[in-house]
Amino acid sequence: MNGLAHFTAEEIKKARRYAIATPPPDLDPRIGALVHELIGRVADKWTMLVLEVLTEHGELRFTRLSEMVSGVSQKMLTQTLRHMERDGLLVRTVHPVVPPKVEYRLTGLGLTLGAAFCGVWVWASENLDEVEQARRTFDAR
Amino acid sequence: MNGLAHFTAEEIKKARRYAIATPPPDLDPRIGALVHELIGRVADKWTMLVLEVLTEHGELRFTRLSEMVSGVSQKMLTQTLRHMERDGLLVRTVHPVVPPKVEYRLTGLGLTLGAAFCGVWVWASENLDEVEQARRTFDAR
DNA sequence: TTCTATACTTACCAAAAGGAGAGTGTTGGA
DNA sequence: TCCAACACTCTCCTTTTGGTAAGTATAGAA
Repeated sequence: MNGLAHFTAEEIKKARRYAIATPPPDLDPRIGALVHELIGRVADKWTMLVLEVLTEHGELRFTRLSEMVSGVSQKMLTQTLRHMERDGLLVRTVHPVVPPKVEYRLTGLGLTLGAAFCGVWVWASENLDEVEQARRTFDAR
Repeated sequence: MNGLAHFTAEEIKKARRYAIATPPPDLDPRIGALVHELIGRVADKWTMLVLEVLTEHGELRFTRLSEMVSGVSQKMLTQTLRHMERDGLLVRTVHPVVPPKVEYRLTGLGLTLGAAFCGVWVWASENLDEVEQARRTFDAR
């Protein structure tokens, strides 16, 4: 009745260390599509990095953020922050002073998303060697 | 000493429901870079969908996969499968018959990655409404 | 002999992503 | 008077992404 029947108990046990819940049954395919769109929007490179530094440092200004998110261009940082604000992941506070001062901090929603990505981050750091080994094997034909 | 000091206990408690571990301290920045590259490689649209259908259905042939991963082109499916094979996420079995028969199934590594993405999937399905509400509010200026 | 099934591969092309660098507005300080 | 500071915004351009459609190989069926 469950889709995991073709895996060994050992494999499933190991997988459970990463799982925080069983996959939702996802009755309505439209929900699936929306969820998938949302994941695509939210799972991109810069969003993940911004999530990470804001979780670590709380509230940051634009220039400070651009220093901490290594390699990001002004254009991409602005774009990413606007999307995240629109999705309710962070709040943008403008202080009407000269020179301008704008602060960004995560909302509760942003914080929980960061936590959800944590599992993927942990997986990646734990399995880095295994992936690299697989690549070497593959590349050697 | 921990970066979560600027959030309320309530927010952190909610976040913990998604977290399966605290973020790794990530001493070496090179590790961080590698992990990030790996996440970027692995977190893309088609990889996530292939992971999902293979977790659900076990072993599948190319044509069957292309039917189940809705919207994927032959080109992208081939490309995604090759990358996943190279990274050790799945095994590709070629049966030397005519017409050709090729089967794909996840490795243990692939299964654990699917589990790790589970948290993000759950977050997305649980918070879909809240994100859509935030967007409406934002778009209304 | 021609058709079908399967799993691709290749060529071509349009669209989207994303980087570099210059420009903007405001005010207090040298 | 001119410059610095900050948070962008805009334009131009290159790179990447991804879709469509056609081609390939092979053996058995019609």
